[in-house]
Amino acid sequence: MSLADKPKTDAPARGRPRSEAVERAIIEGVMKLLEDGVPLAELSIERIARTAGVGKAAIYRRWRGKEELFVDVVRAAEPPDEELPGTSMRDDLVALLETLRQRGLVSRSSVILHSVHAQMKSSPRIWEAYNKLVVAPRRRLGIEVLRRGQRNGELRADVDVELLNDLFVGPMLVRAVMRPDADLPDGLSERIVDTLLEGLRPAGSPPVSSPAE
Amino acid sequence: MSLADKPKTDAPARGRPRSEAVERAIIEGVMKLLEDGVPLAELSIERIARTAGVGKAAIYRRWRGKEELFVDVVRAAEPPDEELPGTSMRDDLVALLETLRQRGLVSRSSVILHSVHAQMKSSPRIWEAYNKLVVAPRRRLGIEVLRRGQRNGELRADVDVELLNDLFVGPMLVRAVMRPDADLPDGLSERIVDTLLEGLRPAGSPPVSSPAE
DNA sequence: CCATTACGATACGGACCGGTACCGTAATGT
DNA sequence: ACATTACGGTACCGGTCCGTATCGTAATGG
Repeated sequence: MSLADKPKTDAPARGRPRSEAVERAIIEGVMKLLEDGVPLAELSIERIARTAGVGKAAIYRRWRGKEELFVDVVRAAEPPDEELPGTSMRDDLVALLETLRQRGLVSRSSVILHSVHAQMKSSPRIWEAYNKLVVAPRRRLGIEVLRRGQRNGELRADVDVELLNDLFVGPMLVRAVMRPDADLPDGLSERIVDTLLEGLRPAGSPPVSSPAE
Repeated sequence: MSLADKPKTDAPARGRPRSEAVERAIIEGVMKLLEDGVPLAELSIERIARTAGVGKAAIYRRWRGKEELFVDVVRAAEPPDEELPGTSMRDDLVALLETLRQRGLVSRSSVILHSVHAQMKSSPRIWEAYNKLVVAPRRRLGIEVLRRGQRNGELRADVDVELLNDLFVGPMLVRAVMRPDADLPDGLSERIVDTLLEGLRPAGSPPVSSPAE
């Protein structure tokens, strides 16, 4: 909506064109408020307009309401996807977890992460948008990496790929999103991936059922 | 605050005593609103009073504001801790994950889980209370189980216990809290624990001595 | 019986909000 | 030049909210 719709519908562009700077100012204003720790519930159109130095009409001219605006904020704040090294499944997984870790460390991404998740229940539209734009592609990417690993023999093939993905992503996500006090030290991604691959049994411990089959 | 404070300070109990039923009605009212999907941001004292069939004064008489009230709601909604089987570390871990899974399935617990997490950023007091009352004890319990497992040789001892705990808890928590669409099938707890213990490498794969040293 | 406190209800002032409607001005195309 | 549209600013209406106060009534203890 909004950003892409205007030129598409019809554009003889008669009168004064919409200032792209105003567009940015509004979205930046929302970001700034969120980064300053303003609870998302207190984000009113009036306050956003005030912060952005913009008339309320300028907002209503572009978005139907707070939700639509917020969807665009999420879209604008998403950093571009990084490339995977592709050297091995293990390295790809580490790279994927690393972007999650970074996201938890960067204020801008972190605040979006939290806001979206806070809205999740009350406003499915926002969650849906975020899911479609951010979560789903990355999840699909992760699952593809895992599938390739299974084919290459780097990963056991007798476990559901969806579950495997959660096993890798879950620990990082819990720290980055759900525990504000948790730390995200350097090398955490590697430790998670390698520990999971090695397994949690002691070194010499037999695999319970049949040690050497 | 509130529930425990009144009789402690001084209690000649002169006039009409506070109705315990009113107390319950208020907390139940908040729970009902949340369960009905009312966004936590829209919970106003007025609306709570209306729902509970209670005067606003009755609320202000007991709590200083919405936060204090909400802390008590969280406290009241917490189901009692279940016992651990204690037969083995593996079984204890499964039991711990199982309570998490149940929490994601029961509307009442689930809604509290989400609400608290939504509030987390904007209202550290609520998060702190929930953390202290619910998260921390369970986390401590899990870590103790893991430590015991390390001593018994059921779990490798060369990995940080905190990280190990996240490895077990993370996947379940991600599904129960962060992905409203995810399913929490029966046996999920067992699958997580067993898969993690076995490790994610294919059956015959060598342990690679030191993966990245 | 009386002081005291709690109760539901209602009212109040001050604040903010949403959404719309205007200003006077600015920036376009024709 | 002219019509057209966007701009920031301001005002407006109807609504909800907070927090306090004040009703008349109810439930205690002394």
